[in-house]
Amino acid sequence: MIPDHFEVVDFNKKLKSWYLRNHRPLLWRQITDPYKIWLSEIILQQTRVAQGTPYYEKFLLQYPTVFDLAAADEKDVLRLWQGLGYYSRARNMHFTARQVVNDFEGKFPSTAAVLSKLKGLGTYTAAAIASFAYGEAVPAIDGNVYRVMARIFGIKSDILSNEGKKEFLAIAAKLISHEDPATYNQAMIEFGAMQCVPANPDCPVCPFNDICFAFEFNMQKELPVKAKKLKVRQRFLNYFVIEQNGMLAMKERGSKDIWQGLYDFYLHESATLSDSPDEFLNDPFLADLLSKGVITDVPKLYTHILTHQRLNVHFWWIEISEPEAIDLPPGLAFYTKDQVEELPKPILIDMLLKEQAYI
DNA sequence: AACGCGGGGGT
DNA sequence: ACCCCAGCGTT
Repeated sequence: MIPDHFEVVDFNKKLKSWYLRNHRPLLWRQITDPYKIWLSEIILQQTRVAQGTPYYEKFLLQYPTVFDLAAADEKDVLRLWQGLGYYSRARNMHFTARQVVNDFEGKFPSTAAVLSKLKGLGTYTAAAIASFAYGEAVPAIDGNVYRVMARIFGIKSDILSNEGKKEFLAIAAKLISHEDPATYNQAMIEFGAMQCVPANPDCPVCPFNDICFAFEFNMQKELPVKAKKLKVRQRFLNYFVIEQNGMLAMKERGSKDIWQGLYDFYLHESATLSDSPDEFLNDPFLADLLSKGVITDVPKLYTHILTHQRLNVHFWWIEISEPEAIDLPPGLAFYTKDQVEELPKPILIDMLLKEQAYI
């Protein structure tokens, strides 16, 4: 809990003063348009400012209003999102744009309670939009804020557990400025991002080092407390890039796996590393394919690291001469070079195509 | 409550 | 090579 001697008013004064002197001039900061705030918040979920900023600008240029985004094809939204990861964010964002247009006449709801019912908007993002765009006094607690609070107040609850979240929320509710909740939230987030950083924070210059629990007991490294991460799954992907008449055979990835809605090639996943396509001759389509085509690329092993999976990937590029007829399995279809360029693809696939000088 | 979901930067 | 970041939806 908040210590007896803690002065909320004084804390807010210092925090705001720090913010006004130190905050970065981010593009979406001086803005109150809920559409732009929503866009920036969805992009910045699990994403660093440097990585997200170009995407924010691209999206605003392509879709200046929620009506433009709602009218777009999902494929085009995913393509613009390409490289940003966690693609369900893009799909949910597109879904929500349509809902805002259809159910709310294009105006975002003005309270966190209603906002949090929209797809892709959880507790944090709903609070962020409600306070930044409408001035609602709800604490927006992201990872930065958890870190700041855990250290200053010495909160040792797991920030990822429901119990821990409740404890942080209760304290944050007492901390938030009711005069200027938007600046309070912005300042807490920015303070965590710039001053109370995860590794090696510069505590001697911190305006709160006189009241900070972690500084007093040298526990910056131990706080915040979070649950252990899951272990990484090894996967072995064997991709067959089928080229005929300059076109490539691609398919849309389905649900319940990575990269949903993005496009890749014919995939044969194996339990162990394979270095020859001959190992897959029990796959009828591949047996037929390999008998008809010429492998034009020397396989090289790619390692693509996701948070939760380690992908060991082989590509085999197979060129099928024009008169040869190929019966593609369901879902797979040939796309021209221009179409391939326009399809949303995982960054690994995009990189492979660029390396092979195809696009 | 537990798990799945990308990609990039720092050391 | 291995460390870190971490909000939301689904089950």
